[in-house]
Amino acid sequence: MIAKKQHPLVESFVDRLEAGGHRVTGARWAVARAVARQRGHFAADALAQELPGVGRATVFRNIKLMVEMGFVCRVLLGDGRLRYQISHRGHHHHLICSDCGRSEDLLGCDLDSILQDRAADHDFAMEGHWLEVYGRCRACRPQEAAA
Amino acid sequence: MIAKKQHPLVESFVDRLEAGGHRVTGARWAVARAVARQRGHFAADALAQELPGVGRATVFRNIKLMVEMGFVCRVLLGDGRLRYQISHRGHHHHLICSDCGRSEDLLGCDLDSILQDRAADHDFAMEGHWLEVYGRCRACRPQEAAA
DNA sequence: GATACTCGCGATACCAAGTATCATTATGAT
DNA sequence: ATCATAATGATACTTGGTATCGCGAGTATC
Ligand SMILES: [Mn+2]
Ligand SMILES: [Mn+2]
Ligand SMILES: [Zn+2]
Ligand SMILES: [Zn+2]
Repeated sequence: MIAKKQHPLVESFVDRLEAGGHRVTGARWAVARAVARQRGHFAADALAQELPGVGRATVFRNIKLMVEMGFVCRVLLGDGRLRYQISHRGHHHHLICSDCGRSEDLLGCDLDSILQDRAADHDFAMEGHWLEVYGRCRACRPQEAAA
Repeated sequence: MIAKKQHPLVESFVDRLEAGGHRVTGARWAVARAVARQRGHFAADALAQELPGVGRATVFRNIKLMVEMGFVCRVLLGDGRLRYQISHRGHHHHLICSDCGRSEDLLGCDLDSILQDRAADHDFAMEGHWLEVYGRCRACRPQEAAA
């Protein structure tokens, strides 16, 4: 534990590692710090390139771990590619701009009961869902003419 | 046009090819027939293996074409893998069983206005959305005890 | 039916994202 | 300090898909 002041994400991750009986390794500090400094979504390979001292497989392994722990979430882009992003823990969705590609969190999903019902009509017991919303963010929209 | 009676999907696809100025090739008949005989979702590579006479790239190209034309849709599995499936044309979603892996169409999506509103709260102009619902189908559920 | 124009094909190589293997090393417990 | 082993990093492999390009099969015109 190189105690220096760290980004909260890094500290929480390390806490969770310790709590879960995982080892707190140099590679894990490095990956967590690299994730913490990302703005918006990122590809695992790109992150690996930012960390020449850490093996590629290790980067993938630890991103996966951070996803499982809820620190990072997956973002499905409109073209089918998958990205990672720092997660607001808990269930949420993404507003993904088809223009600039940025993804914004859509917190407070209230679809569960609606979907639960639709699924029940098909005699299907819903356990979860995955939703991404595509469109254009404010910045990428031509000035809206006053109505 | 080797006019023999064909599966409706194959005939519609050929019609759309002609209407769109695309050539009706042997490979396209073969891919369309192979798609038509799939039950549930399938991987593009698996389809290619069923068609030893057709090049792999051609199988991918034509599945893509069928997706663009709306004859085939993509299904995102719970583990992140992507599959293809014959599509009920038009916007719809999938009920995917985490147990047997089968996917059932959930027609008549009425989420648009709800999502439109949520997105608007974030100053985001929604243009589309992607939703998959996970759970357990009837067959994969332990007998429900009478309440 | 023959001609010509060109789209689409298949072979191949390539790419992107991720996983399996395994000898070596660093971590954390004692 | 010692030790057991979880984790790493190098490497190879897998899966899913795309770029290239010479060649052959579709289609339109005659
Ligand atoms: Mn998120
Ligand atoms: Mn479908
Ligand atoms: Zn934007
Ligand atoms: Zn099932």
